[in-house]
Amino acid sequence: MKISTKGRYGIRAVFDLAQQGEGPIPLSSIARRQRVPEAYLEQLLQTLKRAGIVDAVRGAQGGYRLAKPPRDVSVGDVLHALEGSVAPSECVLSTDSCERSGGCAMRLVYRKINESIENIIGSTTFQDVLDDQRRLDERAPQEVI
Amino acid sequence: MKISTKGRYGIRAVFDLAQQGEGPIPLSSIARRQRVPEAYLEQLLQTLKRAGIVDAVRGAQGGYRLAKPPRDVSVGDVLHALEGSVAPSECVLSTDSCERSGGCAMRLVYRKINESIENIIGSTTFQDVLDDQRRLDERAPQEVI
DNA sequence: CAGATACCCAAGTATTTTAGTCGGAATTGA
DNA sequence: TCAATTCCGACTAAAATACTTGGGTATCTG
Repeated sequence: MKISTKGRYGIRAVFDLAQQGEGPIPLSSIARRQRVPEAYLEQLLQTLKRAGIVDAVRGAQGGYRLAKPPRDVSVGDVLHALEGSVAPSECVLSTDSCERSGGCAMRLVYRKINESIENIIGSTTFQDVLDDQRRLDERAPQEVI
Repeated sequence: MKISTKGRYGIRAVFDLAQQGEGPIPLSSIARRQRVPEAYLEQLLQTLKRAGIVDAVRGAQGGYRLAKPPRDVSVGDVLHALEGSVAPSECVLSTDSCERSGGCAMRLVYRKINESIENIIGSTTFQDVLDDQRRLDERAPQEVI
């Protein structure tokens, strides 16, 4: 039931962009700060770009930035772009993944799980995460690396 | 984010035992009804036995049965036994999986997800699933295979 | 315009996890 | 005794995950 590194790295990258603010941020610096393999992160940012979550600026002084304000990007947007569905079972999505999905009580359980996950990740924006982070940093300040 | 076949097969097996009721039910018949590879299911039932969810009766006319009434076995019990934790990220469990887990806002999100999943799977018992199944079967009766 | 800085992209590989198999031992009811 | 059945550990196959590589293309700066 884990979220794969794709999803988690992606969330960290978008969070990083939200935290850095404005100017295009080069991939290399995101990778360094978030401790994620650069070449791998590049793939993920491409995917996020195609999903309209980030914009890229090519050339010197280029980099990535959020395509929308943090308020308008949810954790779910990122997870959906990188992981596809977060449903706990195939049968939640397509009725034909299992012969009896139509009349299957287990499916109801899976649907409830899916619904509540979607609920949380859909309603948590990166502004929320940013705010939480600010509160955490106040309590126990982190040294900047 | 999928539940692996271990978890899903396990749920089906326990559901099957709940549905069949009483007598020890041989592995082979569970596997046949639930369309799960027999040798693989055997492993899972061993695990469920060690977790105190099912009892086994050896020898001829033997088989498996629930160790407790369906009301007292939750979907979460089975998932925990077979999959370990259902947490979306390692950091939800151990503080030392990530240097800054203590002051990480992402972790709060993962914890919320975990909590809501635990909430659902912990409160859904096999009696509930059985009841749901009965209701579904009334609406659209299934032929017995 | 040269050169450096970045993104772009597809294909390949390594690692890990999942899913399933096999063979034989031990137990028990008939 | 024998057939049915669980017990158990080790093995293998397949799939998914987590990267790496290598070359291309745009753009800024001097």
